[in-house]
Amino acid sequence: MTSMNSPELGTRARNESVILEAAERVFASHGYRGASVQAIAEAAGLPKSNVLYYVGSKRKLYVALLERMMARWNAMLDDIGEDDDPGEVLEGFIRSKMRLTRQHPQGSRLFAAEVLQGAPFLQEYLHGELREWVRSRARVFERWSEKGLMDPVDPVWLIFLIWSATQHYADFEAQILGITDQGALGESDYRAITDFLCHVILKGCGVRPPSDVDSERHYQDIQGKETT
Amino acid sequence: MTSMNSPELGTRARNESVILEAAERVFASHGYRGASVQAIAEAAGLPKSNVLYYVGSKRKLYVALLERMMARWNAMLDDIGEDDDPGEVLEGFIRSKMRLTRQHPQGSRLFAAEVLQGAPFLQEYLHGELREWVRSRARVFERWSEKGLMDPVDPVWLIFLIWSATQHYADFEAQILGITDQGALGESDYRAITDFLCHVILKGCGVRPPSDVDSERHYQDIQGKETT
DNA sequence: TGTCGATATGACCATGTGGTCAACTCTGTT
DNA sequence: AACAGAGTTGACCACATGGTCATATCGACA
Repeated sequence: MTSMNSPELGTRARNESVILEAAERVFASHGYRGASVQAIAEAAGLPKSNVLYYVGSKRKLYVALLERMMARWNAMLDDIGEDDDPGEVLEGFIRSKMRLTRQHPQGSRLFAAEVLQGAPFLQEYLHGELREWVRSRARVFERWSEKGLMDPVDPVWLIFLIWSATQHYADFEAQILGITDQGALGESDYRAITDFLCHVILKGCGVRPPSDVDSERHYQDIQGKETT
Repeated sequence: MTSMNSPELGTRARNESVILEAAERVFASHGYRGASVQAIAEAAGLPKSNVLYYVGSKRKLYVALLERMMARWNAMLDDIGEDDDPGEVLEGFIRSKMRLTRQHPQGSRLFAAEVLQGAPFLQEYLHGELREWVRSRARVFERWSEKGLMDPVDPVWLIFLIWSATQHYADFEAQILGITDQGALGESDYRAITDFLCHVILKGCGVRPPSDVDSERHYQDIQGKETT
């Protein structure tokens, strides 16, 4: 009865992985309705029947992808307290989010497409886990404002600002490449963008940057960049 | 030969308008592939044949919508020079973009969906008009930096930051409503968000806010009720 | 009344859709 | 060699898709 499950799990895991990657690309660019199982199968280099054999149905495949992306997202969210340094926390958040967007641009676009169509599959997540996460952050930001550690800006809008700014570079890559006339955004672009965002957002809400030597270097990176 | 063309142009204009509005909603939430003519027809309250009679084909309808959105966008873009006040220009840009997003959320989402799938219909626009617009702005921003009127931030990233931050409130409305637990974003929300963005972005790149009487009046006009 | 062009729409078509199924191969175990 | 179960796949189904077309209705004008 094949008590050794590595071989068949091997094939299964391998094929599922191929399918997930392909599906992420197709769903990301065409949304749920616009993506066809046939297109996903072709992107994965497998017959349609084989894809359905592994994933069961288009819907299950889509949900699996969303869950994988939410898991990545949750793994990124570390906890903070009001005694932490605002500059470190904000900069850490920006850099984490930017790294996530950089490492999983397709997943990021998938998420964007899902929300664009009204988040039919993510209502629960948005109204549950994510809402609580945002609210707890917001409370800490408010305490910082009261302590005079940052300007009295609305913490929820601040979180959305960081969100949108970082998300943008994955979702609107076509626009950015078209306008900057590049073929792709390189590692140095991402570094420069990240430093830029840290500079503007921290300064913009009156947060003192993490005062180590690093931040000085970061700022000079911004001016030094010529990669556009 | 019905030299009076108002009556039949009347019906045509009226129906085309209904169809465009319906199509904008459907395309915005499902993308080009995911939208079906049938769904558009139902949203418009017309038989499918009638829709095709007016718009010719799904593709023509989609292109017409993109062009309408680009026209709105272009109408917003006023010209600037290096002698203008940075604060006024930046704040004006943020407020214009925010107003556009507010007034045409569906069009904004349509644009987002198009860019998400790699901008297949907008390549030309992105590489042409829009690129030139961004570059000319960037040059002015750079002169301002040299004059010490603002921090030496990369002007292109700054434009994208404003873009993303304003676009976000239309494109990700579902997410925002889910997290803030509201039914819809009201006029006061938009005012608060706009003021917040002006504050953070101008301060963030070291631009002195417009401080003359005019902009003070402007500020009160827009704010009207409560500051963030 | 009859004519004419714009408007309206159901019937229809070729193709694409998600999904099922039976038949097949492959691989490890007895 | 025989078996079992995972993996594989083409044929197939009911239905949706974008688009065409013939036909029917409408409103203005003669």
